[in-house]
Amino acid sequence: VSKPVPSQRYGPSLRATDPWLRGKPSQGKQHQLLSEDEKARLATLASIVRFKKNERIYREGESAGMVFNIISGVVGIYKKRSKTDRHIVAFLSAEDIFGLAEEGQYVNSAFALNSVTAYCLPVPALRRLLSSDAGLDVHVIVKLCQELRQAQRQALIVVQKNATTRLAMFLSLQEHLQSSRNELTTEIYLPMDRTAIAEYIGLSLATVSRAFRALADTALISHRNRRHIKVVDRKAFEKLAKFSVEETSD
Amino acid sequence: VSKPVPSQRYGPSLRATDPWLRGKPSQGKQHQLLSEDEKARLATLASIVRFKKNERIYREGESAGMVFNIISGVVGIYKKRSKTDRHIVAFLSAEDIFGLAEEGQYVNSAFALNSVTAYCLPVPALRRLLSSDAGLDVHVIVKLCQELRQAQRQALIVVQKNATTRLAMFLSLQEHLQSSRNELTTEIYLPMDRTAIAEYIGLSLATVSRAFRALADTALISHRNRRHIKVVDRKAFEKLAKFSVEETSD
DNA sequence: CGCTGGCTTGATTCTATTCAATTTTCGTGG
DNA sequence: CCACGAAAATTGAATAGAATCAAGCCAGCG
Repeated sequence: VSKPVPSQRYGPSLRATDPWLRGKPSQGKQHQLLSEDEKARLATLASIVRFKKNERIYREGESAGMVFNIISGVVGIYKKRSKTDRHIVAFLSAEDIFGLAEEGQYVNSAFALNSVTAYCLPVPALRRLLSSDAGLDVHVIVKLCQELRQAQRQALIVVQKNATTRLAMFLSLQEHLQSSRNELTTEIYLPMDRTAIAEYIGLSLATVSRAFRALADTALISHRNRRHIKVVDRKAFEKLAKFSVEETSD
Repeated sequence: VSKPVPSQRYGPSLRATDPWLRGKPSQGKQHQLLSEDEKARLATLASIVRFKKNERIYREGESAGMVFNIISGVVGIYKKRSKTDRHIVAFLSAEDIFGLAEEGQYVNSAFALNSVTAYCLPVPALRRLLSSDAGLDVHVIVKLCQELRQAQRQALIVVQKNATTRLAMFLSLQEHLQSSRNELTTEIYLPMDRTAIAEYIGLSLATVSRAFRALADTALISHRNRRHIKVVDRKAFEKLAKFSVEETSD
């Protein structure tokens, strides 16, 4: 099984679905936002950095000098609540950006879930480039819209009261992301462990485990592996994992 | 008591704190992002619309032709989960923007929590303007960063397991927003009712009520009114409502 | 002054958490 | 290639806390 791989890339890269439907429907697929020229210009600012599994990339409160653009691997953005308790705010992967700041400091911490390679762009230079290039920033806007939406989706998951629903929504989200990246969706691949899932959807590890069991027991999903999930009963799964419901009349 | 009011405004307006600290620390205060010139240019595209309390502004799935920029009032962005159950994703007020879309359709619904006045900008014209004006879009980016952060903060609240903590964090968030708008913060003003709070922080109405009681009983807050809260025990309140904790060592 | 809708409160039920004991998986070195 | 150990995940039993449902209360308003 050969895993689909990002297209040829010669510099920083952003992919997103167009929020304002320019031409024909994009079927939820993402497309490259940056032209070769734009990539090239960004590339002059960028250096490449690598992080190994579980390595911290930056820490909340640190001076935010860099913005990152992922080439490969998965990054977790998190917030610490207490010594033992943290909440994962987002999982990001290839062609996502992270490292945004508030008042010059990172607002979250970031760590690598597995081996990560990324472009690393110094903020001042980036800022200069952005304000001098009209086309470029629209693309960045579009990308940010995407991530904004993502954050709202997480909140939607996490607000669910039923654990099994939460997990189903999470799985559905992963599947959706996979498909928008043009990867195979016969199976859902989970790049993170159960603990990370728990920290993301806001349940205890034990409950996540039980929720997986519940989904399997009711034959909505099957797993050949802890990280490879297959949706068996698509209909029931979708019903459970649905992010919203068509508003009827009023 | 005269309520602070947005500065003179002759057109669409965006306020935010600078995410990349250009000059001196801004103390969390927001500033106007748009120049008079930019406002003027946007104004040529904009028309003004009004909505009354509880009026729906748009519905999820509708074709997204307009972006809105609030002049006054409070708007709730929500997602319906079932006939009876909805989740409020965000509360937005003056100088916020909303109406962003995915593939040409609104992803959420929007309603007015009270009387709302807003600029209404047709997407195609806005889009044209954005891609031809280098400075303008940086500002929009900055504003979107802000809202992205906001969404993540909501997720942080909603993931909390303790009801009282959730409410305290919500109150703290409101207070913070108020102060960043340069309004008085001797009291926290809640522009929404308990039901809306419940729908935002993901608790039942009853639990929200009990959480208010718990905060009052332990003398962390007092309320002269259901919508006017005062923090009494600042220290304990902050401790409970803290959004994150300084990471110690590793 | 009474009505109405928003809010509070109580009693019960249900579900996730916690803590602990196993089991499974995976990476490492023999 | 197998065996071992450590880490991750599952499972069970007991507990705690929020949801639910229903009854009453209060504030604001005609």
